[in-house]
Amino acid sequence: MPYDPSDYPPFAVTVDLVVLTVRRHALCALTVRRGEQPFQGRWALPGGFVRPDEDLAQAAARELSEETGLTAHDPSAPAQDNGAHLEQLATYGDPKRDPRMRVVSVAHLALAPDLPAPRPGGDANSARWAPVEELLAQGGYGRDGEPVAPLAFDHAQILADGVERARSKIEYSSLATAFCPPEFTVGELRRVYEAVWAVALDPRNFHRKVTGTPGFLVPTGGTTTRQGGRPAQLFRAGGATLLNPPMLRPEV
Amino acid sequence: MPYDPSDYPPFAVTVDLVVLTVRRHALCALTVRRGEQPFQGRWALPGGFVRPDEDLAQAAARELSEETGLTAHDPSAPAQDNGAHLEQLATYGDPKRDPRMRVVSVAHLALAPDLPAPRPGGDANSARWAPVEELLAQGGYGRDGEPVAPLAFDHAQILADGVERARSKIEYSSLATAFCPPEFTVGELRRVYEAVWAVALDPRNFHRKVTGTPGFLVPTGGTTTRQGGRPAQLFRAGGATLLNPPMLRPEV
DNA sequence: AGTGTTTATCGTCAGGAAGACGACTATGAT
DNA sequence: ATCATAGTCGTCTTCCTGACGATAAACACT
Repeated sequence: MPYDPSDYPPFAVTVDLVVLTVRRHALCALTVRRGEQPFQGRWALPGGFVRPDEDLAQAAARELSEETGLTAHDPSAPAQDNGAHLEQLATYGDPKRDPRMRVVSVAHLALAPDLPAPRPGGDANSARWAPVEELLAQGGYGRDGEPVAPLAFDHAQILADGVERARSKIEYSSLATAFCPPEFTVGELRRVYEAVWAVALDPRNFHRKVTGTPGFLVPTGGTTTRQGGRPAQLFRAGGATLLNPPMLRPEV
Repeated sequence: MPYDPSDYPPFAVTVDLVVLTVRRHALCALTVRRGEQPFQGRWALPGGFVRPDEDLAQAAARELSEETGLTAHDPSAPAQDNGAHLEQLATYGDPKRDPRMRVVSVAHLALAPDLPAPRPGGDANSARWAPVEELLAQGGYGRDGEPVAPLAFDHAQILADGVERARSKIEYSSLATAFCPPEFTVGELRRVYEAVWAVALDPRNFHRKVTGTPGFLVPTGGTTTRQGGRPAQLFRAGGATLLNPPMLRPEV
């Protein structure tokens, strides 16, 4: 079993991030504009090299912080800081995915509450939140009718995988709360589900489901009218991470 | 954004395999004995380096074939050859997981029907199927009372993740049929679920569930008495890959 | 003040699925 | 013939969901 590094060509290992949030009733992903070849000028997922002494999760957390200022919410962390949820998604290693050299990318998925504005940091020219619907419209047209260039590299595939992971995971976990501020109402949580799944949910049945699942929501005692209408109770995410029975995604 | 390979230390990229099967009512994993340092003489998961021109899935399929003779059942393949199910599991990249150099391992999960006997191939001294219960008993004792040495590297963690993936995935997919021969009975399929979950299921409710889910099972017309008792209908796996509603794992 | 609009929350009802379990059937073993 | 073993069909109760009526509490008008 040969282990001499010189026997094998060097692989570069990177992390790429699928950072999702809900903005204006739509599921959006963070994209950065590429400043150099290849795919210069095209939008791509944020990412970068894994450093020699870094774990993969550390590298992803560092990139997330550099791009958004968010702190990664380590699953082993105790309470709800204002950190985002971060988990490994999948690894992409097609020999031709980067024309320059052999790059294996460990993609990570981050879920964040709505942020003020993307802060262009590091080496990226600019960054923006884009609706995933537009980013994944293959060779299609955006909301304003302009043609949309596909994402660089295999990032469209990575994004699609990340979106699918998020869509399925909020079914059976309490992860949808990661898209919400620390305190939120049942209606706000419902709008998260509606945006991520792109469906309409019955407010009454949704309310019954989430308030009836023990450990999912903890009332804080406060109320708010920030959505208009009758004041709504405020909740925090409860300790339960698994929803059983799950929240059912309506049939298409 | 630096891309000069010399800027970054070389990473070695490997694939490790969690190959699961059901033998004698127990979920078993394929392990190979290490012939060299580190962890010489200890059991480990099969695996090896990704070659320069290979995709990750190809590398995993090649390793699987070398170790077991199984053909990987590509999800895009049409019908049920005698191949095993193979999917990417997760990637492990702790800087210290291999004391010799920086190795990033892309673990894959394979599910196979019961095989005659492990065929020691390639560079492994020997191979065997071991019940996952024993392999994961941390510093515990095997069925025969002998102390069990933990798996090499972080392979216990990888195995645990693979087992958990298999356990949860047979809930909502038809993947349990990957543990069965091409034709099987309802009872044999039930014993797969019972072995993977380590629970007892009601034969009548199980029968109602699997035969009542459209597209899950296709009767072949034949019957068998290989399990004793009344002859049972033989089925093939149907086209349905997603079970909705899922098969429910009993509460603990 | 009154009316309409919006959002939140509680209740009711029918249908479907699952767990518990009784009953019957078709083999081989003794 | 009897028994043990497995498979298959039903029944009953309970829980969950989807559909939807009704009420409550805020705000924006007039």
